[in-house]
Amino acid sequence: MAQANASYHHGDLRAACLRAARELLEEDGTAGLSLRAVARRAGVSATAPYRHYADRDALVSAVAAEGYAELADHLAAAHPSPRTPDDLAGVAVAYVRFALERPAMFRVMFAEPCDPANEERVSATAAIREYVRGIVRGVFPDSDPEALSTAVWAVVHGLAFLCLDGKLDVSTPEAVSTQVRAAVRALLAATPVRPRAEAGTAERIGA
Amino acid sequence: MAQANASYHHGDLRAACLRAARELLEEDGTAGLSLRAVARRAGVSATAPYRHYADRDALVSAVAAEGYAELADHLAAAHPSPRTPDDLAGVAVAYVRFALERPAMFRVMFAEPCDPANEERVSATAAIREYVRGIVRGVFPDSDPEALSTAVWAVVHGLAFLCLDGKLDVSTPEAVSTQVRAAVRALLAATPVRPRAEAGTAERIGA
DNA sequence: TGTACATCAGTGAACGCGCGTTCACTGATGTAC
DNA sequence: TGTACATCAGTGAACGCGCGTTCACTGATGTAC
Repeated sequence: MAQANASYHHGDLRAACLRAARELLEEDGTAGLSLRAVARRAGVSATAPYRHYADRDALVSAVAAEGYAELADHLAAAHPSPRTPDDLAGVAVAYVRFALERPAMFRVMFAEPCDPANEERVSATAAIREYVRGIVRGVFPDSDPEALSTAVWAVVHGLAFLCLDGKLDVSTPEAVSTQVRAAVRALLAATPVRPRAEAGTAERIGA
Repeated sequence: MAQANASYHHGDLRAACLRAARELLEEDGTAGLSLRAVARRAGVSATAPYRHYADRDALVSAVAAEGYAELADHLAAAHPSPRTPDDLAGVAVAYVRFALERPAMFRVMFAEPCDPANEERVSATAAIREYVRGIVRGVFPDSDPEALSTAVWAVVHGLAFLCLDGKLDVSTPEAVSTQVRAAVRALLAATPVRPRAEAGTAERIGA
């Protein structure tokens, strides 16, 4: 934002560092994300980033925070207000696609043991959690929204990691979509063997 | 296994390296796992491990493979043959506990972009997948076992990561157990708003 | 039982590397008068 | 409009570090005769 370029020495080194960090992340993975490499890519001396980030961790946290915000946008764009299980499945697909499109970023967001007290991260994940809870309330009005939204987040989150780790076929976007939808559908349709009523009455376990 | 100690120079450096690697992993996280540190801890020169591991990646893969095997044992121990949704929830709790007890190991197993062709890893994850499929077949005889077992694995896997990342209360084993069980139960009991039949006939979405 | 030899697990010096971080500095920008 | 000064973004040399990996080696173990 802002064409503040060419003002000051660099213009907007803070943003340039973030951009460089993200590029490095996708090119070389987490290991490639060093302050020095970021500075190099931003065309600036090795120590310049210290003007804007206290240390390496601060940079990484900033990248992660940006990722959270983008994930939230990405999901909201997938479906403005999901109302049916199929809508929900669509959001699940969007979540998994996000992870597959920015694998290293996604890993930084979720697969790094990181400062859980970082304010940006905490509020960003709270937003995602709230978003999921909103969907769950709409789609499953009779459920315990707290437990179910945790479960739903866990499903899509787990699917994302399984895809990232090559446990599912991710060769085409369609394959991903098909499998994610099938998984969500299977879960919502799952009928355990236990219920004594064989036909008709809607007895359910745990009720 | 085997008291092969004191034979040869070291006895069983291969195993000693693995042990050292796991200790370092839990103490210092993934970043602390270097070949040199492993050698140091095993009380051996920096280059000795090269007799047993081609390079750092080979060591890491060996650690991960060991982790997969232990996870399989851990799950099997939790419940020999789960038959009900509650049994399944118990296995889910075991999976999450495994992750919480060896967080760094779990991350190495699943949160590192790693060689997907490594034979040990491939066969180990296939075993886990098969185990989950077996449970699903028993508990949900009418389901599509492929889609549902993917979904079930995703749920527990996602719950494990959410716990690891501090998104759930993990202060006590009971809290973990309660939340995981609640999530699984909520998912299996989820009734979407859509079905037109308000009472009685067992219409289900997606059928 | 004893000697000669082959094997190979572990050594230790050395390489070049990129890293995070410090420090005193420079020089462009913005501000007060 | 012009000068003097304060600010502060970015510089560049330097530090000490641990890393992965190579190499020629040593010396204990196992084996053939």
